[in-house]
Amino acid sequence: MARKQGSHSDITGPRIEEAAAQLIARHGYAAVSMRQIATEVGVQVGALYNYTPDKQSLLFDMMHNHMDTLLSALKAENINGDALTRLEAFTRFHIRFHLPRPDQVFIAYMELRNLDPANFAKIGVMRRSYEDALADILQQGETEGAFAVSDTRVAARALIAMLTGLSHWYREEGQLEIARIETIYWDLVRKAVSI
Amino acid sequence: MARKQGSHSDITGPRIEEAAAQLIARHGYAAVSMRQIATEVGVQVGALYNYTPDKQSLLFDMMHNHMDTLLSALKAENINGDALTRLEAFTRFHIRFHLPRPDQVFIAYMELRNLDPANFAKIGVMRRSYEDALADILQQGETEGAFAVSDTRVAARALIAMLTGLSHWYREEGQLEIARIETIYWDLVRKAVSI
DNA sequence: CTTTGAAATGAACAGGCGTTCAGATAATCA
DNA sequence: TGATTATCTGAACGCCTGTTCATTTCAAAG
Repeated sequence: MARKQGSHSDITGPRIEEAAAQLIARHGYAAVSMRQIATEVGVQVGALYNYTPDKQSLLFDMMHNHMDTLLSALKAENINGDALTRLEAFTRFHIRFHLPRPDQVFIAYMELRNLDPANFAKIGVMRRSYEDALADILQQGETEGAFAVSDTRVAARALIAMLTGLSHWYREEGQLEIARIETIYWDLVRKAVSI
Repeated sequence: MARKQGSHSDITGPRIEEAAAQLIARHGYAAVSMRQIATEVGVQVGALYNYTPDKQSLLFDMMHNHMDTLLSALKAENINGDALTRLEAFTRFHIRFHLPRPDQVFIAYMELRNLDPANFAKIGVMRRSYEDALADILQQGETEGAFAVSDTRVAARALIAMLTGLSHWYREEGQLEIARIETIYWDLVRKAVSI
């Protein structure tokens, strides 16, 4: 009964990622079984192991992929100019990148503790790299005399927490348009670091 | 071999709560087994069921207890005065309440999805009640003309996310003193809502 | 000193877990 | 057309899961 029409690796692979992301975001890594993922995809559990060596890799690959895409997209934005301009660009980039990916964002923040120590370390480096990008902007603002934050590292963490928190309650169906959300959050960020 | 010296319910009960909180905060509700908790307490797994009807209640009771303590403590603070004064009191209260309870805070934010629908709803109400307390202060500030936030509900969520994010990275051993942390965060909050 | 009963044990229950693998299937290449 | 090969099935592996319960233990009450 194997190899039904349309069941090629080009199709099954992405479907596994999608199903895993949705299920794990909803119920958590530990609470989701390989069998549930397989059922969602419409395949027997053994077939999953043609695409991932084990469950842990499934999680790590998702998180690594997400962070990689995030860092690449940030780099591609090529944010420069004075500190205020860069901060606005960063803020709007963060919101626009995160809002359409609620599952990945949720997983990237909630499932850190389910990573092997080695995998945890790798993701940690990537997270810190993103944090540094914002801390750099804040430092530039200090130097320019445009911002006043007593600790750029702490402030960077605080602002990222604020911005990412948005992903935890925002739902597409809500009445608030993204443009309006962006403005509200940019107002808060801009004033928070102001002199 | 039962009933060794010192193994009364007054002692075992709190030890179960403590062990469960620590393990669940570290590894997640779904990843922690009743047997692990029992081992940590130094008791057989069956003994746990003298203290909780099931695993789900263990989680819910912890979260409900935490939220209850939070709301009671907030009420006891009796925060009043002008909006700026109240906002500072709320901010400092939030930090002082959350920092000494990293495990409970972690659980209260990470394990919502592992609650039964009925339990989820109950905790949701309590969370919203806390959110309302801050939103009220922001609204007062708007009325007084002391604050300028375009959406008090969104701003309240944003600020709480920022403040709670602190609990996710702050560790007692760190160099930063609580008083200093409080000041840094209060600066960010105060300016974020300023005119 | 005996009785009582809360508290803990230890074994069992049915079912789910991640992972492996021989064998079946069907699209593709020669 | 026949051989090859990627893909999937179906069954099995040993182990762990939450929960129950008859039995044992022993501090405290009478």
